[in-house]
Amino acid sequence: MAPSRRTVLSQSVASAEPGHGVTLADVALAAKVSLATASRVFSHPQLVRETTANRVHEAAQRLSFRPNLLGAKLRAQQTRILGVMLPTLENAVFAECWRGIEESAMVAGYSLMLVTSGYDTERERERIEYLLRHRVDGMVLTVADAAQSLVLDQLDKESVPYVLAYNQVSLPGRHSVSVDNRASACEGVKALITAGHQRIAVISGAFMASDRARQRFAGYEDAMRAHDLTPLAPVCLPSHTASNAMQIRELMTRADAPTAFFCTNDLLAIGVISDLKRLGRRVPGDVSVLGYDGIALGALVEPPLATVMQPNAEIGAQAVHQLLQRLQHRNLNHDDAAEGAFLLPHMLRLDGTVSAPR
Amino acid sequence: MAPSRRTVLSQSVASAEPGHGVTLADVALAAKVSLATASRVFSHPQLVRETTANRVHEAAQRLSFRPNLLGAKLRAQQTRILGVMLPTLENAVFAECWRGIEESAMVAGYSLMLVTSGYDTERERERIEYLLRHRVDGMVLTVADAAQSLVLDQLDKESVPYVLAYNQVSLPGRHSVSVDNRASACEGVKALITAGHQRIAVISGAFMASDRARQRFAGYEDAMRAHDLTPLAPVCLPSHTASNAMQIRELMTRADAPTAFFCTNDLLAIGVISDLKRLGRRVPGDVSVLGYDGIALGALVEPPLATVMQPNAEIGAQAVHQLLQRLQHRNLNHDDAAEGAFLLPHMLRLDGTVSAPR
DNA sequence: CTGAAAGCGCTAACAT
DNA sequence: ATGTTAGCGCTTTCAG
Repeated sequence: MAPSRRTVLSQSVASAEPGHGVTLADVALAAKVSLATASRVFSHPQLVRETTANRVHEAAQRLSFRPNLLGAKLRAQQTRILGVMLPTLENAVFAECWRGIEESAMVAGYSLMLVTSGYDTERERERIEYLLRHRVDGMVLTVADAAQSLVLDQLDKESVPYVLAYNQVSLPGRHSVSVDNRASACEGVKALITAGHQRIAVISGAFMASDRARQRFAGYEDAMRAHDLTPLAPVCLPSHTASNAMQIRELMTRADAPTAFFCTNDLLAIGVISDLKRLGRRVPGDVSVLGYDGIALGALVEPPLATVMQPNAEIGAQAVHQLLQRLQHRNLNHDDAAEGAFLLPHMLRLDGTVSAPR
Repeated sequence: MAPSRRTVLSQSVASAEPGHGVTLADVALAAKVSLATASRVFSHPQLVRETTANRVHEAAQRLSFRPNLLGAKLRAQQTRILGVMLPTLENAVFAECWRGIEESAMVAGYSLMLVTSGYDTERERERIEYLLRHRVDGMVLTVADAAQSLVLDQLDKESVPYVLAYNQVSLPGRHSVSVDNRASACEGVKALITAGHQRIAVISGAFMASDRARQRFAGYEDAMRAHDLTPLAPVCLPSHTASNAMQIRELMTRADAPTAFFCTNDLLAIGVISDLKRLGRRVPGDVSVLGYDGIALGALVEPPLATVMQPNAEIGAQAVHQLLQRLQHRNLNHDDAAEGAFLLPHMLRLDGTVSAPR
């Protein structure tokens, strides 16, 4: 049998491959303290005399000690890893949200594991399982439809703490951070009506795959009805491909063509604007377009995209915050019957692609 | 002292909190095999008789056993975790790249840990340290400037395998996956020249913070010189904020105003197009704009953004692939003196915002 | 305030 | 083919 690697190390390495392979035991040896004391210096500094602590720190420095988080995580009952599942990062909404998540988690000393589901429920299952195997302490996620999500049912059953981002739930057991999708959409559409529009069409993504899209549509209906206008059926576009132009064209060539579009997300809105331009319509001269999300890019284009703005980074940050709070309470065996849906304020940006109808 | 949790578990839990807390030892006990055999069923199935394996699988199923990857990772010398550091996800280039990274890593059975540096070298250091503490087996990253990057020096010193994405290196020791920044930029600018442009300005982001921006500028110079045209000094915009409009305006009001702009990334290009529109210039009627990156959004706007397209997802996928290969070789003690820069083909998209000068 | 020792869940020799 | 055993690096009682 080979001699103890430990011994070999403490004799020879010291400065060869810094950090790699140097364990707390090496540090303890070098500082002439026990492993326990060395550990305490990092985890509970107040429990150790300052001079001793200094010796340990010095030795750690000298050996380029880098704690192996895996060891700590395995030992502790909690990993201090949070799982994050987002539909995609290619929609800037979620990329902005990630920024908030990452920042909050880092300052709180939590690690992150990110997966994307691509709006695919089968992949959602796989990815959640993956996160669970890593023993994440909790999760921040956005699912297609929070009301009937198999993964949420599973997480509930296994009592894995999680907080939804963007999904807005009403059930008492589930927690979410979002804007008020319905009310904000209603407000946006009301602004269109106030500007003089009466025939307003809704363009949505895969309608049945997104609870938010439906909630926003409901907000549209609210606004229309509040003004005694007849809501139109939503136009659902599976993706932002060329084929969309046809549906838009069909709509625009009707005698009662809409004078304004409400798109349930900004990417869709940008696509619709392009489609309209290709049909020779000017935005907002001939037709107004209102988006939803408030991605940074919307302010970059000309004219700026009118939209219902969500505080994306803050949604992420707040979701982490709430999750961490739940983890705390859980540890204290507090029954956290806290309120379900945490609502953040939205804002309207109405210049740019919205004006009075011709 | 409480009785062994193990014993308690195997007597009572079984179906309470599935997965959570059920260990391989529980499964082994239930299947009446040793811990080692149970382990082998999952890691080296060919080493165990089929009937035994079935018993174990059955028990695992019944107890809702979920392997704790932390245990495995700690034990193995490799964690099968890859670290990923990208500047930001809010530029779709990197979000698209992440898709490629995630897919490749998942099929290879590797876990990921993502951090963003925000183009900030100090944060780069922190985040790398964070990844290192998690004992990632290797890294895929994009740094501000590969030629003088402290983190790369550190990774080299600690011999942590990594592959750069987007950064294009020439040094023998460093590996990268990218397009040929200089050649592709040259090609794009040549297309502008072929279209009839002679006064072509370059708009760049923080020039000194991005080696790619400089390489692309060099490509511009190559193209200009090849046609006996005088390259102009680059216009560096620190960010895509409103203040940019002023610099563009200054440029456009000169007698020898450029007839075309080459922007070193698509986001910048979209901002510049908006600035030009606000100045009353039409794109591409009055002035042409060529971007660089090929983000999906560029094809969505009208007119479509002319650009030098990189295969973003494939850059990510290929970077993971290369990294995994290096990890293999390393394990076999192969000296991997493989070539440094792996170049992927680029493409030009020239319709839309580029046309002949007036 | 510090040390000794027992694991966290899993895998890999080494022996049957 | 299967069992026994010794850890991976760390934290944390429990004793001094």
